[in-house]
Amino acid sequence: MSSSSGQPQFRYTQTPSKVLHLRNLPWECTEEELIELGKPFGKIVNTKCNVGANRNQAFVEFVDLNQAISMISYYASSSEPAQVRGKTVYIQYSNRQEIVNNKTSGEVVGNVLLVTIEGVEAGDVSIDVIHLVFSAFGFVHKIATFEKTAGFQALIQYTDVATAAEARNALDGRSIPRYLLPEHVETCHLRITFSAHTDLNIKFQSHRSRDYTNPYLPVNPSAIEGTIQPVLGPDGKVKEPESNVLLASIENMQYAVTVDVLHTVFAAFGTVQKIAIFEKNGGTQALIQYPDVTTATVAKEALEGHCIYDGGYCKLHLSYSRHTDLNVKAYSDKSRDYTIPDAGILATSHAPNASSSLLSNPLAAGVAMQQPIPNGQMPTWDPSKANYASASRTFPSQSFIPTTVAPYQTSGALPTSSAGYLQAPQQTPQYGMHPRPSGGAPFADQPPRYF
DNA sequence: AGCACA
Repeated sequence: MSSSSGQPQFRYTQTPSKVLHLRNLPWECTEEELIELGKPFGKIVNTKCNVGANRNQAFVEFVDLNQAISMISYYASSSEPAQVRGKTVYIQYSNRQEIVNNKTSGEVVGNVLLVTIEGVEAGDVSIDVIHLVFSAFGFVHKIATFEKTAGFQALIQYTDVATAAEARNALDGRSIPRYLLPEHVETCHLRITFSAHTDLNIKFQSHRSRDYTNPYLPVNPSAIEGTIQPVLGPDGKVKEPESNVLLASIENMQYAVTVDVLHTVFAAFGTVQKIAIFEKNGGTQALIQYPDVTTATVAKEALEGHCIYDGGYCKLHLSYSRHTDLNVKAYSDKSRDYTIPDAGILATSHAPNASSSLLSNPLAAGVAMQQPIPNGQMPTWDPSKANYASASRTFPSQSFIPTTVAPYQTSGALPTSSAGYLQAPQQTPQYGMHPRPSGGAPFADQPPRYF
């Protein structure tokens, strides 16, 4: 900002600087190692490690320009190159005059650490392992984990900055011990920065978040399994815990699969609360949130491997998501939050003709439409009265054969016949009024809609 | 192996 010579400096015309730019460092190079390297030439007042795409560059700043010059000139004429742990380090003047945005000059330190766990899936590192590792430095108040584009991340809250800083210094760039990780994880480096948070707001004890200061905090019912160690299957692999949120991968997507289409498909098994569609390594995936695990399980069992459209198009592969509550835009082309009334109104307003759309066309909507309920409420679906024969007619060939539904019908676990697992308790009218599916796609084999 | 996410 203050450098008035704004032009980029070229290789051999660099002006000396107190700041030196180091390249080709070992990946885990620490500040201590940089200080060690520069100490013979003067006093290092600031460093910045793990810079660059490969995180193998760094900057060191001397108190005095002459010290930087002496280091550069020493290695310019030395037969031994500068080394860190046996790796040759290339040193030159930085094109900046001071290191900015590091701890001694303005890095925001805090009692909460942001930890990125590289090279792992969220399920590979349990919150208990994280807790174990970070407890070595002091009492861990709270942990929240989440998945962002950066990868699997955790926020770790300590009592104070000092403890957090100690943990960061000790663990940044290090790995979680192998024996704490599943077999298939090869490496798992921790990247640690200070978070801007000072006090995390943990709503539930779950496999994603913990508040160790409040043992009375409710346990998220949909995450009880995850609060213990990860469940290991017979093959020793981490078994995915059940969830009220399904992850759908859509294979052979010849037709556009919109939020509305997904809603149509998944609402057949219960209230869909939220939907999010996104791209992941070339394919399309979606998250579908139900109010409870049971509904999700029923939908998963019923829909797994089936196609949204006849002819093998848009084949669904379902698994349980690690999410329990999606944070989605209430109304966008890639997401919908049906729990927000405004969004529902919005949605319907986008389809003013919903009542005359494909969905209310008996042919398209299937024969599973029920009689209107006098009080105008959305009827619930009574599995014992459901007409499977007609339902299956709406599922030609391999699409949504509801055979897997039958066991639930007779299951003794059903609380009452009228409040069965498969009811669609869509109490609020606008949620039941779904915009028509996007045109163009064949919708003759649309799943049944029980309202 | 070539300059920092503000």
